[in-house]
Amino acid sequence: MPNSATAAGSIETTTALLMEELPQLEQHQQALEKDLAAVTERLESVRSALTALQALSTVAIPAPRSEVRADAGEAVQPAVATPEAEPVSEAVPVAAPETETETEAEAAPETETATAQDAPAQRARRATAPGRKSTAKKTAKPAAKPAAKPRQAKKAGTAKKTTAVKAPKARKTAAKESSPAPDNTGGLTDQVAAVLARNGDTPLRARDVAKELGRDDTTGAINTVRSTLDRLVATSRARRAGRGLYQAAPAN
DNA sequence: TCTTCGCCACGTTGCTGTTG
DNA sequence: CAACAGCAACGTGGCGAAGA
Repeated sequence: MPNSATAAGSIETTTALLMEELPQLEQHQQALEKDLAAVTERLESVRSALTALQALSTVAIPAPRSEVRADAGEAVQPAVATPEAEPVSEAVPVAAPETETETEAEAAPETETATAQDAPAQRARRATAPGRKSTAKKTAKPAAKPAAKPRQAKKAGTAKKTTAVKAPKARKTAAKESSPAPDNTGGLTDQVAAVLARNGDTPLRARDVAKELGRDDTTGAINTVRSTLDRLVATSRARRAGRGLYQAAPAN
């Protein structure tokens, strides 16, 4: 059949073209994501600098003249220096894996430093977590619990649990094994993978990934990201760097 | 019809603060 | 100082929806 031969040829050509285009697209995507991250960080630092400046100006007013000069001069400097330290033009260089890590690390020295420290001290972080204990102790607790009931009804569906317990599992494993290099759906999975890739060797928690994706800080959203991370791990697109820590899979 | 994805809920674990 | 209680985060299992 000449037709099938022609078809096979065109498929090959198209495949080659697409494969050629793929890395470029991936690079472009990463570049855009880096841009977004850089702009976001920049925005944050500008905001905080503005806040600091505004606070300073309010404080400086009642102060005596001679002191005002000294205070303003000294105090303003660091605040102004913050935005200057990371000019946009530098923060936005496209597709520079090394620069990118540095940029991120510098751009968020106060807020997200914990992310970088997560790997060695994931627990210390919890301890550092803002308003975790004494403040929000007995305040916020309920909310998610009540919704558990309808779920229980489902689970209480008895036979389902016992019988279906193994079926889905087997199905999942089979699926994973049968399709070693699956999904290129530009959905959450890819976004999560991109976040991991952006952070290179820095292990991230599901919460951090969710944050980077601009998702809600809710348990549900985080669990979703976690599930996605688990899938990435299962498909070798990511790896665990510890309990609750995920890292981009080493390029093999 | 099957596979994948996203989401939800439950149980477990680890840490911190409080009390005896 | 040790035990207890509370809270947040993590891990896992399961379900429904959507796409191939």
